[in-house]
Order: sequence, then C-alpha cells, then structure tokens
Amino acid sequence: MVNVTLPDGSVRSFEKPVSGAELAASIGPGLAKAALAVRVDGKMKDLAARIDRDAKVSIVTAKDADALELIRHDAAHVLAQAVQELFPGTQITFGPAIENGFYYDFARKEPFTPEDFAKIEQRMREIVDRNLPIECEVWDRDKIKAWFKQHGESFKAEWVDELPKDEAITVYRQGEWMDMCTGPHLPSTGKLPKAFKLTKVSGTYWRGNPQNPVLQRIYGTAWASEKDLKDYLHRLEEAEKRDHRKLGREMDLFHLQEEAIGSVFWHPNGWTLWRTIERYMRARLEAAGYVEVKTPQLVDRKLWEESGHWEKFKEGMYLAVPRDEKAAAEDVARVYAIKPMNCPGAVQIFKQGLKSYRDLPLRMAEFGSCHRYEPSGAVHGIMRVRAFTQDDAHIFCTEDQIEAESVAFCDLLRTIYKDLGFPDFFVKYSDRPPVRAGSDDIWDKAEQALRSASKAAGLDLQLNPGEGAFYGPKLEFVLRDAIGRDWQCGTLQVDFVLPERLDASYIGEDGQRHRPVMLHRAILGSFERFIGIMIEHYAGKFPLWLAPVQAVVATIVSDADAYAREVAAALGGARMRAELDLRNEKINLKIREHSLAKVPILLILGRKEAEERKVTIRRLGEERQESLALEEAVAKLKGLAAPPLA
RNA sequence: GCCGCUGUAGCUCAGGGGUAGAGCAGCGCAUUCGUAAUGCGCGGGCCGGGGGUUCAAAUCCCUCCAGCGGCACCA
Repeated sequence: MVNVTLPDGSVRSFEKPVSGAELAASIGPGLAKAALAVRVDGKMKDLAARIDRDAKVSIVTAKDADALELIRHDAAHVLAQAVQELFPGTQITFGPAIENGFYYDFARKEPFTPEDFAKIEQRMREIVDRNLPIECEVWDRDKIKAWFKQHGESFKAEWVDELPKDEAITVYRQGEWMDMCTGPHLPSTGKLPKAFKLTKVSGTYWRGNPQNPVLQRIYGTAWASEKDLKDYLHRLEEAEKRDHRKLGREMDLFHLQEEAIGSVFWHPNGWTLWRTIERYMRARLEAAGYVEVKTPQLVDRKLWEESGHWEKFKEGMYLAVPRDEKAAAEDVARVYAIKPMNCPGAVQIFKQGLKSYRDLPLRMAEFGSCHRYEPSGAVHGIMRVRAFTQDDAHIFCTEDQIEAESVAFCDLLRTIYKDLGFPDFFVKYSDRPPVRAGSDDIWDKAEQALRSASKAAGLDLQLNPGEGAFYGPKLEFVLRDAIGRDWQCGTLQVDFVLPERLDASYIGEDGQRHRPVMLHRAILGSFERFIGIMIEHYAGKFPLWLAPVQAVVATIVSDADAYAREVAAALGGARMRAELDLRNEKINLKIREHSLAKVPILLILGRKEAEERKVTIRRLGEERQESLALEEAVAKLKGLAAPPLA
C-alpha cells in the first residue's frame, strides 16, 4: 500500500508502487497530458519513476517554476543530439541547465560558428517533432565505459571513473542517442517547448582546468513558452542599452584607448561624478571617525617581499626600474613596484612613532590608487581595469575591538549603499580555510566577532565554509542592481598576519608590546567599477545630487537670453551644476538633446518667463511641468539636489 | 592567458580584387520658433598595424595589436 499526499492535502492510496505518469492519469487526463515530472518529498524525478512508499508528491507541469530547469536540461541534451547528428565525430562531455538557459560542451577540432546555429536549431526542432521517448536505464559501470570507448567518446569514458563507485550509473536514451546523466528528464523530446535559441559559442577547458584540452561550449536559452523567450530577449536588449561603455561615451563621462589599456580617461562629466561620490564618501568616513592618509605609488620591492605580496602576487605587479645605467651595470639598481594594494603602506604609517592602546582603534582610510596587471581577457570597460582607486581603509585594533568595529562598519556600509541607491544587498561569510595562519583560539574569536557583528547589523548571511583568506575570516558584500544582477563590492577582512610580518605593535595597558589586529575594509571596492555599476543601475539617469549636469537652462527665443544668464547664475550661486543653452535652435531640439543626455532638470525660458521672472521646470522623463517664481524655483531645486550628507 | 568573433568617417553601419559609401553628428548660411529631430549647403577616411600574393588589396593569405562574448583569473 502506497499513500500519496497531494499538494492540496488529499491522499491517494495505491495497491502497489505507482509511477508519476500513472498518478497524474489517476487525477485527470488533462494533468496526464501536461505532466512533465514529479516532485517526491521535494525531489524532482522522472515521470516514469516509481513511487514505492508514502510520500508527498506533486506533478510538475510547464507552469511550474521548477519545470524550467527540466526544460533547459533537456534542451541541452537535444542540442547535443542535434550537434552529433550534424557533425559526426564531435564528442559530448557535459551540458547542464544554467540561469536563463543551458549549455553543452563539445570536443571537436573545427570551430562552431554562429552561422551553424540556425542549422542546429532547425535540427533541434526536428528532434522535438520526432517526439522520441526519453528513457532512463541503469547500466553497469564497465559496460558504459566500454560503450563510450567504442563510440569514440573518450571524455565521457574518462568521467565514468570519477563517479562514486557505490552509486548506480544511469543513462538517458532518446532515440538512437544517449548520454550518461543523473536526470531527471522530460518523458519525451516532444514535451520540450520550441521556445529555445542558441546564443553564443565560447571556448572552455575540460573540467575547467587550463592544462586540459579546450572544448567548445554552445550556450542557449530556453523557456516554457514563446512569450517568455521573447520577454527574455527583450530584457537582454534593455540590459544592453544600460551598458556603461555605451552610456559612458554617449554621456561624455570617460573614454578608453589602446595606449592605456585598462586605465580610464575621465572626461569632465565623469570626473564630476567621481568627485561627487568621493566628497560624499569623505563626509561619511569623517563622521564615522576615520582619518585619511595617502601612501606612495612606487615602493621598493623589499617591502613587498616583507609583506609577502612579492612571493604570492608578483605576476600581477608592475615594476619600475630607474634608468640609471651605472646602477644597472653594477646590478644595484633599485627595483620598485607600483603598489597593487595599500595595506603595507598603511602599516608603515601606523609604525611611525610609538602607538598606545589609547590610539586604538585607529581607522585609517585611503582613496588608494593601485595598479595590477590583469590578464588581457579579464579587462572589461571600467569594471575591470588595471589602474583603479579603492575606497580602502585599515582599522588597527585589539582582538576585543573586532566585533564593535565590524558592527560599526556594517552600519556605515548599509547607510552608504542606501544613499547611493542600493538598498538590496546580502553578505557572504567565509570562515577558516584548511591551510591558515594564526591559532584556533584567535580564529574562534574573529569568526565569532564577524558573525555576531553582521547579525547585530541585521544583515542576511550566506555561508561560505572554508573560503576565508589564509590570514583571517572575511565578509563580502554583494549588492543587487535595478535589473537583478549581483555585484560583489564591499569586503571586511580580519588579518592576523600582516601586522606580524611587518612588525606593527602598540603598547598595551600593561606596558608591554602587543600586535594589533588589522581589519581591511572597502565599501565601493573600486571607484571605477562602482561608477560602472551605478551607470548601469541607473541606466545613466542619476539622481539629482549625483548627476554631472544637474540642470540646463534653455531658451525659446533670444529675447530671454539675459534673463537665462541670470537664472543660470542664480543656480550656480546655489551650488548647483547648471549649464546654459542659448543656441538658436527650436525648443523641441533642445529638449530632445538634453533629455537624451539624461539631464535631470530642464528650465525652459520663453518671453513669458522672462517678463514674469518665472521659470518652467521640466523633469527628465516627465511631461508634466511646473512654473515657479525664480527664487522659489532655485530654493526648491537646491533642496532637491542636496547630497544625503551635506 | 585560452577559444571564437569583430576592427571602414566622431557614432551606428553598408560595401567585399579595379576611383571609398549612407544616416546621424560636425561646420557654414537662413530661420526667433512654447515642450523629444527647421531647411539648404559644405567638409570629413594610412578601410586597426606590419608583411605577403597579385598588373592591381579595404577586399585574399600570414602575423601582431585592440575590442567583443565566454572560459580561466580577480591578493
């Protein structure tokens, strides 16, 4: 007797084990037709799977959110079958469902090109039309290995050995084609909606290891319906419109060029944005009890050897050697590194003079400009660059102060993210890795401090066991942007090691020397990247206080020019960033151009306004407007444009 | 760094062995106009760099560089 509890709470009893398909049929013919899989006690299984004991069961249909994973995984299999039919000799490897779609990795000498996509998609549709039953079979380990070898599938054959010895190996067969897979899958290829599209092809390494052969990965997207597919493609287009590289050019914020790969040329508009953010950050840091410092760009290699960076990261460091021929000939030229991070410099400042426990915690901030040699394939717009400025700070404190400092930091970070327009974020917490420095005692203390600090600050924690740095546990702060993408920006790292290596100490209450603990922390991460994120988050439409040009005063007739100058001067007097547009152009054109430039406020001045000493305010994205007396308008805009912490 | 694709005017893009193209932008002139493109005219190019094939290369081949999409990396 098997008792099946359905989602509505009703219970159905069967004399013997029942398959998902039979269960669905017993409920109704409509459901039997729509059924794609079953969820048994929360776990998705094939429709053909037998339910042999009491369980909570639901039937998965295309309406089910979980069905997407099934559809995408099947799309990957159908893709693989299509590719193998069209390109004999191509080997299969892996093909999982991923966010929004799927991919499959193939081994083939000749490259796939996007031109092949249409052909492959066509064949995929044919395979759907064939409506091949998808059947799960359990195979013996040796048999399957032999089968793969015989069919020239060396990657799959290799993978068999990697599977746990005590587990049954399942293969899924659809028509002539089969793949080793744990499933679950749809009951037949005909159940796969034709709402899929191949999107891109890329290289990848077998098992992700650069030492291994290069495979070709074909990506696709797949949805339950044509409409969902269309919506998704539309979302992609919208995301493309926000691309910071495109908006950066259109809004005249910055540019990049070959002679300075990975470094940004900031134009006046972009630099205004930068300075506005920097000014805001300074105000917040000052209010939070930080001091600000600046440390050298070129630092003798010796210091990096002492700090340990030379050993671990020298591939990523730029070197600078003075052109002193004599010194070079005698091999005594000093080798400098352009600093890749700020911490060793901060420690040098801490070490000047004798520090007392009364000086702690010492919160030392630096807008630190760093250079790192990023691999050529990693450089991307202003998001991943080789020259960047961190909103860095190092807090020197005692072990007992870690928790309070962490709480204060989380509060500060939350305030800043909110002010900059990112109320949504979560925190990744990484604790001790297997190989580490420092005693278990200290780790206990530090981990405990970080965990309770983020709890005290009311943050969502996501655990990353064993992923901490070798020198201490860390928190990483991931914010979510307007279109749902995650960006890791802030970090808080506890460091027991660097103070030791660089011999930093303070005099404690007991008159003895002690090691301070160092907290490395950043909120934005890097200005370059954060500004890139903000551009995409706001789609270029910055809130008034951040907009590089806050207002444009545009005239309709030249009779209003003198008054317009007066208005612009009044806005300037209120410390607003305002520009004048007195061109002999129609107001339609002026509005269009400034709107496309995403200027938040337009002040439209015609003969009427000039005579009545009024201004007509038009806000970006709104057609409604209001007409106010000049003084009233300036006061109002000034209020609206005030930064969160003036 | 790896795989693939791309590189033509400021921008977006067409052309594809035989005189370098369009739209927008720019410049000039006219127009003084009320809420997202006024009209007419004029300029503008080492067709990414280097090498090769050819009577002839933007076009075909090789190579380097850069950008793009992934992979790998991200102290």
